[in-house]
Amino acid sequence: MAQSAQLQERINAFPTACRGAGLKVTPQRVAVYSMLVKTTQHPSPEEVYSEIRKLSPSISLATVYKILDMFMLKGFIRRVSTQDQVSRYDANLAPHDHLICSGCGKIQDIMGDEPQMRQPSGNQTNGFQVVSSEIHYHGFCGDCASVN
Amino acid sequence: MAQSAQLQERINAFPTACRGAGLKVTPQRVAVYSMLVKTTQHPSPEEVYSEIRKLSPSISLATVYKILDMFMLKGFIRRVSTQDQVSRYDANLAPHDHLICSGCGKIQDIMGDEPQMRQPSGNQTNGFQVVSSEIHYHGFCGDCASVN
DNA sequence: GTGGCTGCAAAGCTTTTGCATGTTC
DNA sequence: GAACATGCAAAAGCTTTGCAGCCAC
Repeated sequence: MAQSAQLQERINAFPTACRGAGLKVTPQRVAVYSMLVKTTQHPSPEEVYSEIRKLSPSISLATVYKILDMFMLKGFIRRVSTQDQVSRYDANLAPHDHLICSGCGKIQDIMGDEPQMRQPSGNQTNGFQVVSSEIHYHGFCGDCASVN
Repeated sequence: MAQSAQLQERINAFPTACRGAGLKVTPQRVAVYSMLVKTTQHPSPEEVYSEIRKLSPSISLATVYKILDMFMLKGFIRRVSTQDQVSRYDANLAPHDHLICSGCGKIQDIMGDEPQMRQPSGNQTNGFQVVSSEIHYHGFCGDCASVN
């Protein structure tokens, strides 16, 4: 599938991007980045940690936090807004929208029409300069809809 | 202004709504509800607490948390999604969109066109049933835009 | 009077910080 | 070899919980 080849390409480009940003390339950073690029979920630090621990049991949770912060600072990933108490991260930097399940809390990405085009309507913006936008759809995913 | 009369009406209706939901009406609950209805901000528990403390110094932070949870459960208020580490609450239950300032973190409400009408485009929804939606506009508010 | 609510204090999570050791370049 | 990253442990937030006393109904 073309999609996964594209992801692999981003992973291959990571060491160069990393050094370009003035960061050293370490196994821990490669592991965190690869995991975030590959998943369609929006994992929390704890989830990143336990996933990576399967392969590299010596990694520490504090390191995961430090790496995520650093990646945010360098613009490699971004934080997703959530209503619950944990941070969630996303390596998909293309503008896209979210389906948020009120049942299980899962967040699914969907591509928007032309999200760059959206502007707030009316004159209530008070000089606000829009840089980007995303739609949050709340509801129930396939699994949870069948239960409710 | 018609707007503030409408808010006052919601505050006046609160004791009845409260009892209707099987809750006792206490000064603390009235204070929390009034504060949330009146503000156009989206205060965190800590902010609710310190605001109410000015008038009723004996209220405790744990009580504020319990009241906010109970109000959520009863559908009087809702939690707003944020990227930072604190919960924020909103008593404005009408569908509306948000302007989120990347500079100062402030979240401003704006009314959408006809938000009920929005549906995710394409066929990537995988059986997801949309209940509601809101647009998050990211950018810089009037104050922060002039600095940047 | 009773059940539910409040306030206090303690505990539980998530996240951050400091520092010695280890790794990348 | 120097600068930076990691891992550990401790600390710092934010939030939840348990329980005795108090208040609304």
